[in-house]
Amino acid sequence: MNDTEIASICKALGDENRVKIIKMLTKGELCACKILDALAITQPTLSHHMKILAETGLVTVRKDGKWAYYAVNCPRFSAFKAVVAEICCADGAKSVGGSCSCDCENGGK
Amino acid sequence: MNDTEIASICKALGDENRVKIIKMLTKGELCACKILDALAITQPTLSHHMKILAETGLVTVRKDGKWAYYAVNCPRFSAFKAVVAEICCADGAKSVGGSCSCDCENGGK
DNA sequence: TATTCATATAGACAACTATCAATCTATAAG
DNA sequence: CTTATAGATTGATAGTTGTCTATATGAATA
Repeated sequence: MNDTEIASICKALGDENRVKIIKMLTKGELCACKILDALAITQPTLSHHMKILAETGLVTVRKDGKWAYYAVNCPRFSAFKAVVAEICCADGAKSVGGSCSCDCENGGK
Repeated sequence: MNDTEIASICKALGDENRVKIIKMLTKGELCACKILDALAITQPTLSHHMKILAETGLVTVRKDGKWAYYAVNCPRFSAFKAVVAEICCADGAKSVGGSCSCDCENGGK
């Protein structure tokens, strides 16, 4: 995954409503109407957000008659998680107050 | 970490140059001038990006004379990594083609 | 076929963002 | 004290984004 792709995914997650949506989908596939019920936005705005999430590959869409079911696209999201997991301070001692208790220097990367 | 905070962090990472910066810092603390050398942007633009990264708490600044040294703020970033790690498809079978091999349903969360 | 319902698209608008040139601040060097 | 250097701030601008209302599409139903 290149830097442009990483930035695109982060940008897609850089909106509070989209964060809420992804979190909801973590509990399982959901119909667009259910997502809409949980957010204080209009239907077209939700459609806009789902399009962004789908275009970046973070969610999948399954159409069933009139309904659209969305789910987290696990392979894609896992790849993103792997990238994020590699980011590290490289040296805990250099962080604020030297109080970092991470294990970055011990294989965190 | 609430949804607004998560979105802010993602937004901060939602720019290709800032992704590059964070990746560079993963190798260790760096002087602003070194970061500037590695990117095709002007000094004021870098300053702008570093401010965003610092304000969201993703990086720390250490001033030494004329120089400013930046580093990944590990505690903060670790908290973000933990949030991202919790996001999951909840059911691999429902993902595209049912070919998801994640272990979300087995404690991924 | 006509109607209803779920979702998508189009268009508009205000707010925000990445970028740059110009300038300021503060530290170091002469 | 003067000059040079690293970085921050200011102000401007073009492009992007989140949101809405209005409308279109497409599937189920009467």
